[in-house]
Amino acid sequence: MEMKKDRRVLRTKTKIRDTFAKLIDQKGLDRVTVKDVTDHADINRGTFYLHYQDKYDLLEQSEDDLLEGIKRIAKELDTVNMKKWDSRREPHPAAEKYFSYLKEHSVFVKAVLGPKGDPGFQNKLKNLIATQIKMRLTDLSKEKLPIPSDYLIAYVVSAHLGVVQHWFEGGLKESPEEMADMLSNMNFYGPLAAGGLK
Amino acid sequence: MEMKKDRRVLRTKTKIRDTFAKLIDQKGLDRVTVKDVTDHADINRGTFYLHYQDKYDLLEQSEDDLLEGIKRIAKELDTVNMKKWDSRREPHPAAEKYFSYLKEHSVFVKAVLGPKGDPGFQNKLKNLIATQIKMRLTDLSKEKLPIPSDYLIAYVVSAHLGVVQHWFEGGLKESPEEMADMLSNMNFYGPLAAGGLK
DNA sequence: CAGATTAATCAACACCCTGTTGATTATCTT
DNA sequence: AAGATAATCAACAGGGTGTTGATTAATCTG
Repeated sequence: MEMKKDRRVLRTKTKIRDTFAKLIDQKGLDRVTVKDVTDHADINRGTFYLHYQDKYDLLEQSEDDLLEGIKRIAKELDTVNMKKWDSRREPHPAAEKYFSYLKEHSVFVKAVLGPKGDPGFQNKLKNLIATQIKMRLTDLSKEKLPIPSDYLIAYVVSAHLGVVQHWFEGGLKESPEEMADMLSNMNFYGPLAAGGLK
Repeated sequence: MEMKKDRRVLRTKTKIRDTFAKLIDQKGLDRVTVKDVTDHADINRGTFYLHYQDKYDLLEQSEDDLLEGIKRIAKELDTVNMKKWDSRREPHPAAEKYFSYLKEHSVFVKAVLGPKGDPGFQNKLKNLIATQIKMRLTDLSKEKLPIPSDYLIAYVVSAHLGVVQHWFEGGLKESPEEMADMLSNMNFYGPLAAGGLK
């Protein structure tokens, strides 16, 4: 479908996006201007508008590309071994790939998930995670639960996001495997029990 | 110490802050300009600069005032009945007051914690919550834990924040008591067990 | 209440960033 | 090598910023 033949556009677009990510991390999203990006990327400002409408268009395209990558991982491993995996007790086999993927795109992810980033992206990511969780807990809405299911999901999903954010803040010291295990344990046994405090 | 005698400054400052909160909710923080605020608040733009340096100064002062209120509640009930309360098994007595306080300031809180708000405020609030939790789990750093304590805290604190955000997104349908119970249960028993899914 | 004080208004200023245009140059594709 | 297309450059009006000095209006104090 999409053929990005010309190497020139590819070069400038990646230069723009990389610079953008760095600047968000440095100055914070709202303080980054188009002029900033083009200056630091050593590109004419007019060229920017050949590819993006404005700063927010650039942000959205960057975010959506990243999310597409995550969805790809999710689908890839959803279809394969859903039957083998006994659900909930051990980390989902996709989890490690997921953390690895985030690490690959660490500059941008760190920037937008950080305190000077984009809260809208946090939301998009949470929605994606929520969708994945709901797929595994279909019985959830039918039973009478002591706690509303939407709050359960909000709890787990936000906790998940927080762990990811903490991972990035700390400089990605833990391996993707460790992260997947940690998260799975806290979700299943509860944070206090998993931490040995109960 | 601080005497805010003149009624004029009080009026304009509250007009500015109220308008600011509404505009953040409507347009998103980065799209709100000083001109926006003063226009909607029916105030001369020059007057704005008599009280705040710029948009970010206004944001910070608004946030810090709110956080001070939360700290006040925390301290108030920390000192009083720490000995009576058996810790961790039932909601902290301050929790309900805390949720009530957030509800009182719902316009601003909803705005800054929403997807078009300020991720920096999320951080500030998380740090405050983390401090409170650490006070109750002093033994935490000494033991050998199966999961690093900072990740435990990141998990619980982010889950907490997510529940609050979900409460606001849903229009504050649940009462502060319900919220306090819900949160306490999910933290202690783990989200899955508390939800009846284990 | 009257006078002094201080806040709010208003107009004007230079400055910076935006988004667009038309013409020119450089680069890539075939 | 020729044609196509991307990048550059200069210029533009428009809009927001932060500051200034002068004027008007509201509040506080005695």
